[in-house]
Amino acid sequence: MKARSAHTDEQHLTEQLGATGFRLTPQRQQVYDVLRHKRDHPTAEEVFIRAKHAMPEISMATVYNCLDALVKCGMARQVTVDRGATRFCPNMHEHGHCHCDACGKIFDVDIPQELAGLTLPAGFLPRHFDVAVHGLCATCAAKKK
Amino acid sequence: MKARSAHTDEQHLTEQLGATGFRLTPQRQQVYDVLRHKRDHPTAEEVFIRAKHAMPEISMATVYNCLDALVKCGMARQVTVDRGATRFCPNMHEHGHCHCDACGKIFDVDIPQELAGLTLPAGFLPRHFDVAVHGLCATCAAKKK
DNA sequence: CTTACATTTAGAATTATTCTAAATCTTGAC
DNA sequence: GTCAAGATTTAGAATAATTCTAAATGTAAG
Repeated sequence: MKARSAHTDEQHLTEQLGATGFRLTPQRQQVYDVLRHKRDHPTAEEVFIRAKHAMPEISMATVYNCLDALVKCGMARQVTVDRGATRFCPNMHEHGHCHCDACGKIFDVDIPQELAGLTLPAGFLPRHFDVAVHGLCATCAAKKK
Repeated sequence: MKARSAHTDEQHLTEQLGATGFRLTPQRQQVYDVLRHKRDHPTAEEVFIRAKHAMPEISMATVYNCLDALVKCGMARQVTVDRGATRFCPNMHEHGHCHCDACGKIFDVDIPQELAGLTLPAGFLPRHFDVAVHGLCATCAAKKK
């Protein structure tokens, strides 16, 4: 956390944004600072509230735009990747889901025992594993070539 | 799929609902039938539209109620478990998340190599693994005793 | 049959997110 | 430097998904 100077960090952010066709703006910098400052997985609204302290004129739409830019350029992640409607299935067997990002199809996949090999926080009592694999299905992968 | 008769299925549904304090109602039966009939992970709205064919008076609120009852009694699952706001984090290292269902805290966890051992659909090109573990954190697990 | 409680219904309310259009800022060509 | 082109921000409207509310209906137990 202290090896990299603020200057280098800003440079890295600029590079990453630039590589994806975005500019570094004070708002994007601010939103990124909020994410880095307290790593507690804030919602867009929480980011908005925190960013407002340092930058009172910032708007919610800008926070969404900035988060979007940060996610696209690889500087941040969305924790629950699926925006949009929750989906349901009657398959109660422990399983995960494969989403094709191109056509939206969803496939069930078995979750192997090895998942239990995850190192959970001390004392954490797991009750359900939710595994989603995002990528391209065979059909769409072929089309992209 | 054909070993179990419709009668036994209905019985199972009744039992599961009953065990959680719910009744079997025509609407719940219908919603469950929709889920079982075409296993394509429909959204609540899609369930609504399909259920309406057999039961034109059913309302959206009832579909939500029924899905809720089915999920609670263990006859269906929500694929994207988190209703509510998407969350963000600046940790770009491949990792998953542990959610405490009681207090809502979120912890980062490493994803072991073994996850690659998942058997994906033929030809599926994975780009990102999204792993969420739901359960109770040490503090909340202790309180529940 | 009647009381208590569960369930359903339509529609309003809420929440999260995206869109729109106007204003502002940047960058690069001159 | 000046200016046009395009990117970005802004406020607020619009949309989408979900939850809530209150009234009507259904059901089980006494």
